[in-house]
Amino acid sequence: MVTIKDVAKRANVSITTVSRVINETEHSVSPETRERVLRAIQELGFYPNALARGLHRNETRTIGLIIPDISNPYYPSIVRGVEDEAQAQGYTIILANTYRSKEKITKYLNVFREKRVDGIIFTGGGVARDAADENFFEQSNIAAVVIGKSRNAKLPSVQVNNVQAAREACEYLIQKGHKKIATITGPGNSITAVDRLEGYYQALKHNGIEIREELIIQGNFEFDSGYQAVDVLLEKDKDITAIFAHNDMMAIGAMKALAEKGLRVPDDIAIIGFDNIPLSLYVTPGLSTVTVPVYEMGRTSMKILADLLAKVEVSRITTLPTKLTLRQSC
Amino acid sequence: MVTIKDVAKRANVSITTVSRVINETEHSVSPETRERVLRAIQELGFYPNALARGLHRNETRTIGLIIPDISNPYYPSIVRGVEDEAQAQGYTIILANTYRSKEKITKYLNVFREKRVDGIIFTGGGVARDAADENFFEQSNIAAVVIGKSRNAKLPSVQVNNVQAAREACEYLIQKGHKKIATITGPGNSITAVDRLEGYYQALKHNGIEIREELIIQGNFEFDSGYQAVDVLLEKDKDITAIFAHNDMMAIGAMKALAEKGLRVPDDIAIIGFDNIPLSLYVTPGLSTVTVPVYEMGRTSMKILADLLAKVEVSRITTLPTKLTLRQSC
DNA sequence: CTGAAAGCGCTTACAG
DNA sequence: CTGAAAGCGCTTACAG
Repeated sequence: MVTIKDVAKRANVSITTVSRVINETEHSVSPETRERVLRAIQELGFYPNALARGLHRNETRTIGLIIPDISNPYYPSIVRGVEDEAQAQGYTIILANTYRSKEKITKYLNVFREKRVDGIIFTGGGVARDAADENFFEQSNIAAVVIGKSRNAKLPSVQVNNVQAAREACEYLIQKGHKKIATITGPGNSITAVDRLEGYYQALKHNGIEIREELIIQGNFEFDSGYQAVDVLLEKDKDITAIFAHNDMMAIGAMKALAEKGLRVPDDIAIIGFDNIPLSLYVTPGLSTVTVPVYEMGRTSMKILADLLAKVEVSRITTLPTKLTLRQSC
Repeated sequence: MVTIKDVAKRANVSITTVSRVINETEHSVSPETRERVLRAIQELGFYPNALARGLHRNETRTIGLIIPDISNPYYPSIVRGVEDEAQAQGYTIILANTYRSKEKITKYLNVFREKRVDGIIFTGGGVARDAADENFFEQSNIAAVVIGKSRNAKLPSVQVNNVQAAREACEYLIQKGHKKIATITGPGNSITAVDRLEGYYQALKHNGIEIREELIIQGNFEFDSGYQAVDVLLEKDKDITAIFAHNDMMAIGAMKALAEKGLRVPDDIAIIGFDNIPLSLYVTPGLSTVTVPVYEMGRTSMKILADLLAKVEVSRITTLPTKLTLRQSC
């Protein structure tokens, strides 16, 4: 590996001078000297050692990104958003899949400390809470932002209004004439699911539709739970005409179950999902859904983190708009 | 940030001794001393600075992972495989999305050099070639492995036998009685697509079926190209009974087009895809396809990279088995 | 405009 | 078993 010393020797200057030209400091360097140094760098193929630099500057220009599972279709776009913005701002990201395991989270958090990442972006409010339990942030002096609702009031977060968006989705169904609307929820411990259910409640109440608990089926955000929910629902009431699923995966699971039973979407039963994962576009019929701007959420969270690191003031909560995306399923 | 000095002071030993206990070197340290040091570490919340360590050891335990686009459903599982194995071996991964842009690739490669990653894993043979053009690997002394066919003969690669797998897929179709089999290919400059087409040729030839060029439609691995290919195909020959798509995305695009035309899969036209992306399971009817063990490819590539770094001998080419996964589309 | 020297936080021969 | 010291490759006051 060629070092700053090699460059200095070749250009016949001190390493101080070389450092000045590679860092483009305001400290002036004569044009000829700069030229010589630049040439030496070129000829030797010198790439400054970021470890040495980081050690001194006390920054690594690296951020840690914690997600539950990259193979869940909700996350790739977030990662892409974070990474695009990171690259634009000269940061690099370390990816951590935690599978929601507390043990893995702790392990990664420690690695992040040792590698001295400048900041961390979390997806999944629960994760941030776990970390905060140990006073991780105060102690480590690492900046952080959360994507989604945060249970740690101190961390800035980027989120979406799930209550309102769910309400709009259900009101769309109502407006189309549906009265018997079932819903397939997320797991009970998910803040997101709780909010989406609240939106469902509000829409029905506001439109004078009685809420029937038996039409609320608990799912877990996975395909299978949507698939299975259909059986349960049809047993309870053969006449439901619409389903609001708390995410697209379950909506698509439900669609598959309906197709297998010979029921047509949307003619027999209309369906609306939530998230707008890529999948929802490819399925037949195309799934109507609530678009969550995941890419922008990723991008924005990185922007906020960069601001935080640059000591720019940031807002505690950033709410991004959702949008109803209508396709053929309702 | 607490440093090794703070720990040494608190435990009343030299930093040399602290270093010895955190590194668990064979150099012996008395039990009492070790105990004292460990306690000091605990109490102070000391996390050794990986930058300082890396600077000295000349290794970062970090590897760079270059992929075209994490939002392409083919890649998340690869990333997951790489990351799982990396974590198991104490490595951390920096993720780089290149969107196949030569400029971005170069930029990232330079960042990787500055950050002194120990190794790089590439997906996309073309990428590795570009990098190799500049003698990147010799010059930088960074180890690398390629997922997929590599055009750089020096780099170890993890791949799959696309010719044989495509042939098996087509032979399955033939065995089911199909004679008029169309194929939707990948882009002409993709080695993968060329191989899969070769498999198609071999299957037909070997079974005495005439190859009709008009039944070979060029796609680009994207959903839309599969969707559009159906129009073209039906115009050329209304009587085709099966389609072999070079990847699942195009197969699913074709399925959507067929559904919209009122043609039933598999009764009117059977379809088989390639890759077995998660999507293929969720679509109705379920897509029959060739399973490419992407997770294992990711995992294996990381394993090989770790071996390379540990100076263990590795094989130049590792071929992982594919498998026909039959669902309802054929 | 240029450079010598201290220091960032570690590891590792070397000495005892 | 323990420690003083050199060194990894940079940056940054400080001096001239």
